[in-house]
Amino acid sequence: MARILITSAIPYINGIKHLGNLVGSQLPADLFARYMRARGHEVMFICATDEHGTPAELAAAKAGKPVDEYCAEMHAVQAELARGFRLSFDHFGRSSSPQNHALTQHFARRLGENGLIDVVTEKQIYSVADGRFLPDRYVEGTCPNCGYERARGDQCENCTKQLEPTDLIEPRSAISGSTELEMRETRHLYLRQSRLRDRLDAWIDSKTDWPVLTTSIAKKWLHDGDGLQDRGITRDLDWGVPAQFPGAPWEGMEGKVFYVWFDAPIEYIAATWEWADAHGLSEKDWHRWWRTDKGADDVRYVQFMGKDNVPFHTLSFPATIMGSGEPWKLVDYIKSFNYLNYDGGQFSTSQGRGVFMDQALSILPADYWRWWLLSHAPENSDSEFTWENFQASVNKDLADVLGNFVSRVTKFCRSRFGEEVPAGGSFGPEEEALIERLRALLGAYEGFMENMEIRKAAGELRAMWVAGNEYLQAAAPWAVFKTDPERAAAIIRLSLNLIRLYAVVSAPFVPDTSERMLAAMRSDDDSWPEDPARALAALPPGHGFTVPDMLFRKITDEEREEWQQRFAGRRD
RNA sequence: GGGCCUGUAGCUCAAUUGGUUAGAGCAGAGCGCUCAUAACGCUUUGGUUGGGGGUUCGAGUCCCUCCGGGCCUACCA
Repeated sequence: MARILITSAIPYINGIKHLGNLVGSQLPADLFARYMRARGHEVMFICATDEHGTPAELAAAKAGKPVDEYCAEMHAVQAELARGFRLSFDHFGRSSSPQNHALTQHFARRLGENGLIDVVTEKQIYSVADGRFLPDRYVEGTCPNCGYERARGDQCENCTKQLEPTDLIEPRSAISGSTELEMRETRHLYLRQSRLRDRLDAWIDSKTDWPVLTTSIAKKWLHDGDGLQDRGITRDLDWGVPAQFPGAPWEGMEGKVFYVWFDAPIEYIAATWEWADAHGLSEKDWHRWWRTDKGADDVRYVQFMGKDNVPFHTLSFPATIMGSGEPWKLVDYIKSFNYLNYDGGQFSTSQGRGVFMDQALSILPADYWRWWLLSHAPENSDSEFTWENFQASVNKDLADVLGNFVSRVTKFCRSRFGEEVPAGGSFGPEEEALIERLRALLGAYEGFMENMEIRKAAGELRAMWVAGNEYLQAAAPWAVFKTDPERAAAIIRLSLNLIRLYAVVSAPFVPDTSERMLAAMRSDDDSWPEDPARALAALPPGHGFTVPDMLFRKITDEEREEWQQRFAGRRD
């Protein structure tokens, strides 16, 4: 039994996430976690909300609430949606937790003591009306290059020219519109990650099995221009982990907090600590996942994230860990995803474009979304959600191939033999062929799941469902029954067992349906079918079952059109 | 501007890393079955692999170039 630590990129707090966010980290991480648990491994699956930063403060202000209250509410909302999608986190933490405050300050102190933190004095734009320093992109003005009036301080969206906020003509605050801006001096902590460049470079080089998407981004940052740049890890904000604290090896950081990208990855560790606290466990219980000197040396650590998160997970966070000089667990494998687009454009939180997690669940059960999203995960390139494709895939794969198989087998049995596994008859070459086919498909499925090749895994799973229909068609128990009921009994006995096997192997993709299938078979045996032949004998003759309600209803053309309309515009 | 990814059947994607005749699913067509959610099974149409050039005995795969799509470019997270 292996021990596997799984983290999903932590979703930002300022609103409900869309399906693109979901499929880019949390959902595939859940698939992997569920599969590894099903195979008997010890899994720690961690996620959290990322609660600090300017956007959180602004979102709270817009909602007219104190930021801590706002974050607590939004955390509860996101946690509820995570439950709705059956994301099986062992803990869903908060980056604002006391544990993360403590760990973030701990890492910062260690880095400071190891000479990896500089205090840098710099000038930044301060908005008097807003009472805060403005990140570059929160300064708007007219682009000096093309004259676009809503250019941002980091880049003009119109002509794509990169800008400094001071380049803008008639700059104003993007928050209030105030033009009362001034340059003020401020001091910040910088992580001297450039000093760790060679170590990071060698470490990345050693990760030959990582996706190109992951390593190429890391390499770019390591070698582009002057190489890896030092990075400011504090901000002039109120909401966050205070950068000045007792024992800090620097002074003068009062009123400043750590940059979210410094504290967010540390929350992976802190959330595991939160998990231990929540379960009345001790330090050693979470250290054994994270400290290689305290039991984590045999842990396999896998991270899931969208491609936009890659630099922070390949460079900044490892730099934090390496620079601490302490034996914290580094990531072993990073599974990164491209983006899911929505009907010809991008999903957009800020523009409210696409389908959001709460809306999705209000339309259809989680399994519909899980199946489509996972079987179309944007692994190799950006992929696209269209309602036509969603309708077609879900109806065909779930309703016709899987759902209908369960229906035809259980109903046939009920009408001919009653609601119990029929006895009699024996297996022949057709059964042998089916078992061999399943053995091959299952092996391929396991290989793809192990390697996190999600689409391919979905394809193999679907092929297992198809194999059942093929078998049934060839064996034709409805015809055989007329002349040889015993033989028909054997066919149906195998088919009923097939339903239980499907429930087990399909559980990582469609957990709710899997439960319903097991319940219908009145079985609590969800052990993995290491040997298909034996697994298909789990339900003995005479074992009672229930004909389940329709597992998946079909999406009608009318519904599809209505949803297409409803989600065409902006949210709210 | 620079870097990276990408373009394969109407749609969504494969192709063991340069090796026979480019494969699946869906959609379309035909046939079969009647247990089942008009579901299932079998057969089948469909491709100058974005265009052009090159290397090679051999190119979807490598090189050059052009065209299209996307991401990143370090103060959104």
